[in-house]
Amino acid sequence: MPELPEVERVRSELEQSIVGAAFASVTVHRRDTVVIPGDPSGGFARNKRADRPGPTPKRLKPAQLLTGGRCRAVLRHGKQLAMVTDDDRAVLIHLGMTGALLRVIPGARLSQSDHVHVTWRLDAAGESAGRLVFRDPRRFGGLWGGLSVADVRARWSQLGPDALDARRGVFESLTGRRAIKAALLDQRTLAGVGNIYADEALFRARVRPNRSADSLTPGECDRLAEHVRAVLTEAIEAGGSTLRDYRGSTGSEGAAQRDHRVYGRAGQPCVRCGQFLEVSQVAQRTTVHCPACQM
DNA sequence: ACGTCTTCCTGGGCGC
DNA sequence: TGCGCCCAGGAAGACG
Repeated sequence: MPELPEVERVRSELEQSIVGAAFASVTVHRRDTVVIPGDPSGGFARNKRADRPGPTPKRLKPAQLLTGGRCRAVLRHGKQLAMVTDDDRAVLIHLGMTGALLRVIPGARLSQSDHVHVTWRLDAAGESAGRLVFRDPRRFGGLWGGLSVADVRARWSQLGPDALDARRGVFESLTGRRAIKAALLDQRTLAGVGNIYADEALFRARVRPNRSADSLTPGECDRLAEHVRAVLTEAIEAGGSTLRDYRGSTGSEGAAQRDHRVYGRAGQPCVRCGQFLEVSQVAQRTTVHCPACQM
């Protein structure tokens, strides 16, 4: 389940492996995972009401998915990724819950059951350099093609600052009575915090998840910003070491999960005070907190 | 205008 | 063992 730390890991791995390579061709296996701005038939129609059938899909141009370009950079803001070419084209990627961008070695076979929705063939120094695939079993993720780097920047400017740069001011300026956890999960407040790290940061900052967002003291805002940065930074570091040790899906859970102090620990004793952790629903999300030491 | 609820999807875990 | 239920998650749009 990629949150910011996992997305950052994907970004840094891709940076190592595809910058400098050319996108030789692209195959879209599932059209509805790709959005072309301006094309109303673009993906995510499935998010709309079932009684509103989308128009006939238009033809997707390979150039809108970087074909013919050379990868210049892989960028991240919050949980979103962008692959950028030398000629300033860009594809924006959201991994959703189960999305992955994988390098596939030459000759490897992938079937429909692998849930691969987009495949790029890569060339490096004029020779085949294998493939890059977008895989997403649950299809909460997707790609936005046909963008420029400026388009990506414009989209990202609609979001809050990257959560690694969280500062107290973000929380001090919150108005309204929704729960602080709802505000944390809102990507317009801060980009990159998901359910797991929202609970972890609130626990460490000793703030109850259902506290009204406008009720935090300056001290609490300060602690919350500090701990948002800390939980994410530690998870990035843990993810890095996990990857070296194990690789693959089981490894990615190991080290990071051991560090969770509340997430997934409902009913177990608080690591700080021993009180049993409680589970509840806040902002329609499963939430775990300590009733004794989170105020 | 603002906050909350529903919807999209599938694998896995649980209970019967 | 097997079947079916329900849950997890992010974000947009509908609804209150």
